[in-house]
Amino acid sequence: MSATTRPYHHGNLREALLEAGERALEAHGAQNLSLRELARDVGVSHAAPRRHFADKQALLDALALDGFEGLRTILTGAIADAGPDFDARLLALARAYVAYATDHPALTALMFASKHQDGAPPELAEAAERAFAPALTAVAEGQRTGAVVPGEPERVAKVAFAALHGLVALTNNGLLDDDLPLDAFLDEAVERLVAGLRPR
Amino acid sequence: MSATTRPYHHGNLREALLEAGERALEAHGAQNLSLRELARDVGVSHAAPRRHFADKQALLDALALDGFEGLRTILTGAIADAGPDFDARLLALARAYVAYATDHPALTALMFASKHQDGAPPELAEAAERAFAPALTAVAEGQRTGAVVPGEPERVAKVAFAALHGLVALTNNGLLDDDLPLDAFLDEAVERLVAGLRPR
DNA sequence: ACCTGAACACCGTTCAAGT
DNA sequence: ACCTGAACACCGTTCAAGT
Repeated sequence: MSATTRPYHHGNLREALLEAGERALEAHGAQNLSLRELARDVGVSHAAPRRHFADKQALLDALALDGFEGLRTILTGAIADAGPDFDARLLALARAYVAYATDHPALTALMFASKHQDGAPPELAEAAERAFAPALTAVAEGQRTGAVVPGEPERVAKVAFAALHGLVALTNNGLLDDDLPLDAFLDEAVERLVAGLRPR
Repeated sequence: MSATTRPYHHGNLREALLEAGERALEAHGAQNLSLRELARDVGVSHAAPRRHFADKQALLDALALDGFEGLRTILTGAIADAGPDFDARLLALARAYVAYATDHPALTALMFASKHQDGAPPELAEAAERAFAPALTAVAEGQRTGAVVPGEPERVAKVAFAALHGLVALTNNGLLDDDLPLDAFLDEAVERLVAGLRPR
């Protein structure tokens, strides 16, 4: 871009498209994301993306995959920073997930949307599983110390995650913040969640 | 279509479009719903829908509105048929919601997505509120009899609904049924939900 | 190997015009 | 009042061709 050369592209078109895609995703939603627009943003012809993404869905899949990897990093960090107390660890995970999901609402929706449909690449499901491994581990820990009801850890973790994800879904769609400050609400919800997981 | 008359349309184009829209929605998703396709299905020119729906979003909003009214009918019926026992009433509501949402996955996603967009008509939010009134009432009941933690009923109901909605969201996106039979899973989840709501 | 340019079939939306 | 037909600007996708 500096001197005279001006090659086909400034380096890695694939990465540039993904970056522009993430911006466009949060800006106008997955519905209105246009490959041609991304190509323009990045300065290539509208047919150039084809080299790197077979079609629009392939680009969306790649974005979702990156999303799961980002989430994994966040969750892993959160659990590492949390102390040994079980409730604190669970709260840290929950907070981290909510923070990630509310920071990237459109990406989160994409990650959990029809991506799972017909021809979704298996890497997506694998990345999702890796992302949630910390949560699974936490539940299993909790079960060993008796802080969590017994049962298949995967199942228990999924129930807990579903509750959290529902909160995030409603928040990101504007159904909660009318009358609720999210932070306080989250604390209450997670408290309730932990209460629901406790043996009785 | 029968004799010679062949008027502009067979009656109510608006209703016909909504019906075709609901089918198309569940068939190929809101993303790929095409106004022109609906017009073809119904047998009018591609510009005819404009009389009844200002644009595509207006049709989607109308579909979502119908969805909330359908949900309201279902929930009202479920609570009416349930006995006096609180847990049974809550379970009935939860079951009814899950049944509705898994029967109409794309419509459910639409109902909780486009809802809050910039120019969403206020009728949508009102219809949503009416739909969930039975749940709000049930929580308030539970609080009077001491079966549910105290606190603003709206807030408590929203936490509970969020949990359920998360379950539905994961189910409808194929993230649960790999390894879990939904019915048994739902029972466990609702049990946990009720446990979370109980004072301790 | 990577990108361009033209082309095709499809959209949503608009608007004059028909009945 | 309700619908048609042509038109416009935009897509996603394909493919020969350039470097």
